[in-house]
Amino acid sequence: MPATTRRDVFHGIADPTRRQILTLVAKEPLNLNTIAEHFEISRPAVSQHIKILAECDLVRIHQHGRERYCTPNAETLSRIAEWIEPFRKLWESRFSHLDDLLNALQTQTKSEP
Amino acid sequence: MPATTRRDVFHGIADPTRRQILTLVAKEPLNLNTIAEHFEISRPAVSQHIKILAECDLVRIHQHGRERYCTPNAETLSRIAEWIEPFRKLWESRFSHLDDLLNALQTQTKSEP
DNA sequence: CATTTGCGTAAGTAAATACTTACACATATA
DNA sequence: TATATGTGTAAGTATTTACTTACGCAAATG
Repeated sequence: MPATTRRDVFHGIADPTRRQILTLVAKEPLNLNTIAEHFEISRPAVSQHIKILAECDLVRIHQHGRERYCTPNAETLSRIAEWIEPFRKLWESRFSHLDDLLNALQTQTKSEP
Repeated sequence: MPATTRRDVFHGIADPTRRQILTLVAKEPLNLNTIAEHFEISRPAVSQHIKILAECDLVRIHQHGRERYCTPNAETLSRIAEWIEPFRKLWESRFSHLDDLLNALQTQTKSEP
């Protein structure tokens, strides 16, 4: 799976199960089977979700013997926060600092995520 | 459109075209046909995207004669930012809590026969 | 009035998604 | 060594997605 197959982070967090996995491993890194125990769906299904999260670089996998521990990569989530930031400013200061907002959005358009 | 049909906001921003629509109308509210002119895809396709955005409450539609203007609802995007916030904090404190966990894990691996 | 404009919606489709079960395989453990 | 454990992956499937074209209708315009 080369870098060209890297998935969209927004797609990564689109699934509710994947978001639950992220919050789960944020509290404590867990191996894949332990993660799967938290869900109703099958173990391979969870494994496939984690694979997608890893391809988005939303989690990192650390091998430990035959176990593979999953930890969140909060840096990637921070990039999503950056995309949202101008909208948050739009909401916070709807009637002021309009120029700053427009500049931020202008930049965002050119480097479309 | 009753509350029962409300869609997941994370699904709303999962599509790149929908994200472009959001940044577009954030700069200036536009009617639907004008929005569609910014994209290669057909007018009904854009219309369907905007319908989804409206169902997520990511945009609001204001009727003005026969035209329908689309404006972003930044409040909903702020809620996404709130979900991300704990991860952002995790990223900020990566040199304390998380690294300790990973180091402990690494040491454990190497020290075991 | 007749025509244009702005938009919704239906029907069809190819591709993607999210699952499932079955199996393979390496690493631990008895 | 034999078995249990942790995990990847393949194959199959039902559902969802993101589009398309075609059509209809109400508001504006001539």
